Amino acid sequence: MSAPRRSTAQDVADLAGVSRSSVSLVLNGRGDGNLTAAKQVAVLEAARQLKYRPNAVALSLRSQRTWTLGVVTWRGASGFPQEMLHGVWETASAAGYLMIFMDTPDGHDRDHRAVTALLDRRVDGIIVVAPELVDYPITEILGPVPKILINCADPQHAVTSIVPDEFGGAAGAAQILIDRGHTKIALLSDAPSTTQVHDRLSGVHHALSDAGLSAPRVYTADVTVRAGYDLARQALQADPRPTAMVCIRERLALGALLAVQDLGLEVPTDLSLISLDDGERLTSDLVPELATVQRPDRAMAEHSVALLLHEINTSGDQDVRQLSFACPASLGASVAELGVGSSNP
Amino acid sequence: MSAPRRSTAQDVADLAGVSRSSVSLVLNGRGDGNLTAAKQVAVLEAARQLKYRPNAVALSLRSQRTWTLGVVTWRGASGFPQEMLHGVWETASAAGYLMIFMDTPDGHDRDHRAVTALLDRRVDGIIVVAPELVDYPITEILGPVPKILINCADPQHAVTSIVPDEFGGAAGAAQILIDRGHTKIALLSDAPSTTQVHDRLSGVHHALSDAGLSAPRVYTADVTVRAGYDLARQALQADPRPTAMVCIRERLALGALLAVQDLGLEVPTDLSLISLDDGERLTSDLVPELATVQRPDRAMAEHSVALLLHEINTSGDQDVRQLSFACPASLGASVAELGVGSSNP
DNA sequence: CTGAAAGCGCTTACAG
DNA sequence: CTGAAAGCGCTTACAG
Repeated sequence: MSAPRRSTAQDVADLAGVSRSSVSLVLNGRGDGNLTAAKQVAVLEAARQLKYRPNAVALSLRSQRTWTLGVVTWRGASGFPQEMLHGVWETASAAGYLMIFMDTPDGHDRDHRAVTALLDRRVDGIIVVAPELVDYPITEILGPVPKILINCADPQHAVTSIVPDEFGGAAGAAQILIDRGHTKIALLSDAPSTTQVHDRLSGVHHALSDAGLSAPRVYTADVTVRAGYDLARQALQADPRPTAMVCIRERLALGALLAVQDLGLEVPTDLSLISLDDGERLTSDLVPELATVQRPDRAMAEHSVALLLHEINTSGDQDVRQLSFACPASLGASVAELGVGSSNP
Repeated sequence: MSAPRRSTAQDVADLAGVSRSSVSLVLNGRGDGNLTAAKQVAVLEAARQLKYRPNAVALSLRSQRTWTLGVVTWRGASGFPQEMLHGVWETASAAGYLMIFMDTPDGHDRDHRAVTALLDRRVDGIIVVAPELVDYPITEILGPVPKILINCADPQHAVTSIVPDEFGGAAGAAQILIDRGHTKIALLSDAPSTTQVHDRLSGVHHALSDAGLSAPRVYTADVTVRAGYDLARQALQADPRPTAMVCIRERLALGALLAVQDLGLEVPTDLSLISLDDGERLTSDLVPELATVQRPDRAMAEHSVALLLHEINTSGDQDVRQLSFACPASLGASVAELGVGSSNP
């Protein structure tokens, strides 16, 4: 079981009766013009026979390139940013890059050590993938290597970042309800300790205020289904009862749905419900399917990797910029025109 | 922005006025007895000043050890196996290992290429982390390197694997219902195309049969909340109506809960509901909190890494074995004694 | 106590 | 057309 020594270029050379350099030449497609056809065949055959594969570690040392990207991420209230990670992996992988994955629970020291380890390995680039939109103010520790931030932003604008337009998305969610005549709109949220929650709340407030409506009643708790359930019950027993609700988080929306049903009410007849997206693929899977403003995780991931690889390959100074991606709404069956089809006509 | 050349041991040596070897000695704690105190201080100071960090690529080439583990995983119906990946990362990281992450959507070719890439990088070990229990019959491609499988098993028993006792867990779930007097038990499942589903179904069947009960009615569809909803409605309209239900998947359980409420019924009064665990942290978060048989993801992850590291460090022949971890039940509020507290007394 | 050499596994100029 | 040498950045025997 202990690894038998893997064969090296020298082994291939010995078997083929040529020098190490010739092996390298042939295997890298530079045989023609340098070696006779017969020797080329011999090298190929020897390599095949020995199952020779170049040692990527040695290659990296020589080429000063590891073809490896460091991915710094962590679990938020909704777990890992799965769709982004998947998108990053697919895009980078298609370009021939491997990924070293650093799971860094919050804490600057932890981050710092993670990045140091990545730099020690001489990764070609670093990509920070945040599960929820936050400030990432420690970019100075990211070191002298191409880098990009997904779903987080450097307040000092020292590094390029790709972020979702949480504000616009949330405003869009509210607008959908406003357009359907709703004026009594409740808002379920978790504590506004992140940029994500802050922007989402602001977006809703802004849309309502723009429409001349008064500020919504905001209910706040943890990001759990239980919390959503409790908050929604509370909201639905307020006077006047809201006719619509924006949930800042998927799990809160699920809790709200359960609460509505528990109270003998129905979505959307008695309450229009729209949720923002945390990447859990949850709300769009419910019954009824909930209207959701989606975070474009996949698109952000692909674009980020493309930018990062470009920076790596040009190794020129890069313009630092912040790209904001729109969050489109998908309507589902959970919003209704106010008064239309109401159970109490 | 383009990386300024990172300083090397030679730079430190030059600055400190010693040789490269001395730098290595001092920085690796072998200064005493080899260098004068003054020179040692000079080396340390020079290293600090140049922010010197040894190049891990060069280190790997020399030591024939990369301190890197390859993690092969993919997304199942419930996404990535988040808890297992987190556990693997924490355990390996604490031991000083980095992780190269390979996201391999099904397909042997894809797997094969992923493993080849890992082997080219000379990872010290490979760990396969499956999102749902499956056979992993392609261990021959795993190559001559220490390896271990989590949540999947090699039918040829050529490699050690850590698996949850899905059969026992499912039987336990059924037993909880049986113990409470239930005899009309419905079973919601997805298609038994994986070992996971197969074992879970068998476990339930076995427990019922052991208790002298007839086989449960099995309802099958995709792993979506919608499917769970539809199946549960169907099940609840059967005659005789089941008094209890085992859901093979978390999302099916959520769908079932929504269906129960939609029909104006209640859990657990009208239906006792228990779910098996997919690692989504979903069912335990619902209202009411669903009884769940939990998969010990964290424990499996920690144990696997410990075994793998041991194999790496001893590099001796390892006994191939299959370790099965029990799946404990957490009761929640969704199961009730039959007839007790029934809404139709 | 200290420095020069060898070698990990490659590739790329460079002599012959 | 072919092989020997240099060098990527380290560490560890080995001479002095």
